Amino acid sequence: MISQASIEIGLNAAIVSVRGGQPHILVSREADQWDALPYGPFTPIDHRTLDIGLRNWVREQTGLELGYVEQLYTFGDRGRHAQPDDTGSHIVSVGYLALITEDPLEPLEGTSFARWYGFLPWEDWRNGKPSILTEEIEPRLKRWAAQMDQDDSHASVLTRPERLRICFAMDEESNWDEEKVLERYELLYEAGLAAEAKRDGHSAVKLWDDLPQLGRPMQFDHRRVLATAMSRLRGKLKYRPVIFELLPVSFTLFELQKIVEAILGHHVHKQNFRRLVENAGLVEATGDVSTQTGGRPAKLFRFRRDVLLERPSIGVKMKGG
Amino acid sequence: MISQASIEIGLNAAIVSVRGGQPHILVSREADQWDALPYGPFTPIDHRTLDIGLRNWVREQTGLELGYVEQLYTFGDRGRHAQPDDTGSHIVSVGYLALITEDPLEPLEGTSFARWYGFLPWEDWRNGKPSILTEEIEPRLKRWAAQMDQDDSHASVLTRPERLRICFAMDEESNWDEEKVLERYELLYEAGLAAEAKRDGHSAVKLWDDLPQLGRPMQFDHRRVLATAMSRLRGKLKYRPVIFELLPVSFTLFELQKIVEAILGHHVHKQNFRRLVENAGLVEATGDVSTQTGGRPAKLFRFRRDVLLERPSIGVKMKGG
DNA sequence: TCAAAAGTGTTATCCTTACACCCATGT
DNA sequence: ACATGGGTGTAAGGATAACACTTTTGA
Repeated sequence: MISQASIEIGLNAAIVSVRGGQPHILVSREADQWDALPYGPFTPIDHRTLDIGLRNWVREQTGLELGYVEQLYTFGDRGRHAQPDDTGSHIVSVGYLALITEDPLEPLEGTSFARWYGFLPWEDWRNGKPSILTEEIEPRLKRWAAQMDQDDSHASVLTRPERLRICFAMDEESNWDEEKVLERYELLYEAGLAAEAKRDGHSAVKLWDDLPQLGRPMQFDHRRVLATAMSRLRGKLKYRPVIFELLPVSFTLFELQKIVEAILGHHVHKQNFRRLVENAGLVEATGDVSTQTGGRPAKLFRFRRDVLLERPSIGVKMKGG
Repeated sequence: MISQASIEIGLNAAIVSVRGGQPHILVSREADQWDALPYGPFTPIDHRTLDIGLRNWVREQTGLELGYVEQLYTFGDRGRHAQPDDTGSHIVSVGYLALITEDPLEPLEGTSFARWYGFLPWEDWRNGKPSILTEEIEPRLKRWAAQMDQDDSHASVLTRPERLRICFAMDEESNWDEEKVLERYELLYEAGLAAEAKRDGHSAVKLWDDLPQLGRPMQFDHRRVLATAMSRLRGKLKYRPVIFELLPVSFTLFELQKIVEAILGHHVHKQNFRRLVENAGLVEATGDVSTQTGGRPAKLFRFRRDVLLERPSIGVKMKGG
């Protein structure tokens, strides 16, 4: 009754850490190969749950002890591991997001931290609109949108220009939605603008002959997992106090703000940020001050664990500044 | 390198439909057996993606054509399919939420629609606080919380009384969080108050000898999948216009409100609800009126698909009424 | 002295919430 | 008449967003 091909369950983790003001993810990098997210098989014999399995092989492979872990999505696409010599074995991969603080320990050999905006450079608006958008991406997307939807007969609800407006805030300025990371990556893939689309033999790549590298590509669909992680983290920030998983136990409000900005990819309004964080009861002063700030010494704060008991939904909501 | 036990990927779907003011899910019911969610294996040979696989076997098994489909979570627990004669085969199951309108067609034999509050009766506050909470659940949870955390040495961040306060709004009245459906079910399971805990040989069941049935149990961990679906849907309502997937193309605002209340499990404030929905631009008048309302004829509305183009986040936010 | 960051105060605006109230239809 | 649901107006309160401004340190 059950036609059972050889199926393997893989666990992929986007392990995020902010170091030096830049968000990083842990990657395993082999010479001449695109980067890959840490990957481990799920062996039900050894591990009772997927989460436990993940923590275990991350510890073994990298020496890192994960704190916050959250399941993102399970991908089962045929062809996601398509190779020239695809033998018909299939991998269903479960993507995870994990957060760790800036750890002085370097991970084990074979793995390293890489800037996540290296993979998705159009997501970092902290220094204004990324030039890669205006110069490379938008002109090509416009060309792609002007094409008829010929071969994609799957009657999408939205037209291509509409999708551009929504995902990339074209036409209307300043309604860039920082949470649409995944939608943007998938649109770029569909338009043949991600190197992975070419690798996978996607038809849309025929449009482009002079294509520069738009963000560093990754193996398999790992860049999609990364985009999912970024979407989720940017969204979750606003209603759950997950940001503190990236911070040391004690920190200044400015440090907190910089971490939030690093994740969101844009600046926030300083004064309001501080007030909102304090009024929300998210933090409490430790009593100490830090003089290493380059200005007036700053009070040090710690995360108030009690907020977990108090408010059902809480986080750092904040528009640009 | 990869120790590969026999692994199978199963897809479970909570297929939700509101009929007669009550949310229902599709279940397959066998005599003398607990209900089960529709289940199908994932066969990568036949189906390119998990979503496609799901839609296909649902069509084959039930004759239903799914509209909105959303992946919920992937469960990999050993023992979730634990049987007396467990032979060591393992199933990783991917849970899905699907929404369909109230369809006059009955599903094929072997399956039927069952009220979802039959499985999780403490979640329906539309007629006030459910008596099962005050009479059965709360007293037992208090006993359970008074126990020392002996065997669960996994240093949970929160104590048992704290978890009760958060999940079941005990101590403080009226901060019942309708979205914590999953957390509540898992707490009940952990406390041995769900029939599934007894089936699985959970130790906490030793506390109870006179345990009535607290909600209709389901096979495997399907009640957990259902709880996940309920949590997700209640949350998503508020920032995405998913509710319209449950409605016919044209409807009155009162019908819309009743569907929202059915899902949320509590009443909302009529006047404000209507205004918020209209102001948000979620609906537009069709021009027709319905006289079947029992009162003054009501304008008929349809979902404004354009909202998808306009606002990044929109839904039916509303506190009680 | 200046730059940089720490902090405080105030106001306009929007959204939500909560009331009060009238309208149109069927029984 | 009255019950039921349809539909409008308005005002209080809270949260956010956008200002302007002072303070304290190190270079």
